[in-house]
Amino acid sequence: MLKHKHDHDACIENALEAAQKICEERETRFTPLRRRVLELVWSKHEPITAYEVLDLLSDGKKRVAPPTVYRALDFLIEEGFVHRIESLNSFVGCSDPAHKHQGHFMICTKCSNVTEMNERSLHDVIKKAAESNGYSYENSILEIAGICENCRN
Amino acid sequence: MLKHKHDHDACIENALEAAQKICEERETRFTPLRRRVLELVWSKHEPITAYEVLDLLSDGKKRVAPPTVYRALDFLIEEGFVHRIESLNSFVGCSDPAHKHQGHFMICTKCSNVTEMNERSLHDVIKKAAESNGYSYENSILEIAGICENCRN
DNA sequence: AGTGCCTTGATATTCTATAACAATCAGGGC
DNA sequence: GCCCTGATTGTTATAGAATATCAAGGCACT
Ligand SMILES: [Zn+2]
Ligand SMILES: [Zn+2]
Ligand SMILES: [Zn+2]
Ligand SMILES: [Zn+2]
Repeated sequence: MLKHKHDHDACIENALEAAQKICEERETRFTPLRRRVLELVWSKHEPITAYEVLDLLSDGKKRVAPPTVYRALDFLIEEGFVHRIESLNSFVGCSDPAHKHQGHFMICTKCSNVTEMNERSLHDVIKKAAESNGYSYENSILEIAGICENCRN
Repeated sequence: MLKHKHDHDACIENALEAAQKICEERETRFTPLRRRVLELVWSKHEPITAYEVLDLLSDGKKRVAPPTVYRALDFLIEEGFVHRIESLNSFVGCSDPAHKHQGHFMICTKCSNVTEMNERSLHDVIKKAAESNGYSYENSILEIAGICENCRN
């Protein structure tokens, strides 16, 4: 999971292939633009802002406009390939795109690395807390700030 | 806790007095501007944006500038009188300013009412989850979207 | 009065996101 | 092929949220 411990090119490739396959199943359109934006989101392997994506997308002559990026991101989020990190106004690739879900994250305040937690038990606790306070549960964002194992050593 | 069930003027008054007292204890300055901004945040009793505060603050002739509002909000957040709701770019008065803490919220998607949960157990579960994933815990934001009891009836 | 520090004012700018409308592209029926 | 339709992308403009920077004012201490 940690950046220096994996082959990141393969990591990106996997994410793209998974997305491709899921879109075929759902009959949604994984267009070149959407594919490219997903690739750029994964390329950083840290939360990336929409405008960073925009800059990367605009190499050379033609500069793309914000709606182009935001629309692609909207699609990717809708399909569950990307999550938005509210506290950073940033986006990050989902580690488990096959199952639609709301992501819960830990964010390292030193290295900005983000880890997605897909823990059923935590999800259940949050849902229960809402219900015990009289709310029906729709979804939740959880973003924990802390320092990752690497950075503490 | 629900809007229609309490005397909201008293609610505001309590918040202002509590803040005043806490600032005296801490020897921080609860200036007229900061007091007024806190009053405006409470006045809505729903998340309020910085620019809404700005508009309310600018009654009549002189229009205040954004930094005036943001600086006051920064102070109020720092002191723990106000929380920021990340998913709404909004601010809300804290229900328990005496004890500094990170707020955990439920947000009604129908009426926009927000309820602050100060549940030790939930906080502990979140902290544990972070630690079991190798992160030290600094703080966390939890914002649950759902429908409140009122709106379901 | 003079100094230093905190607070507020004022101007400009940056960063984030969306509205509105035009152009293009893909697929289905003819 | 050609038209129709809906989805996608391009383009321009604008809205919304937050900060950088420097000037002015207020307060406490000497
Ligand atoms: Zn995910
Ligand atoms: Zn780290
Ligand atoms: Zn609180
Ligand atoms: Zn409600």
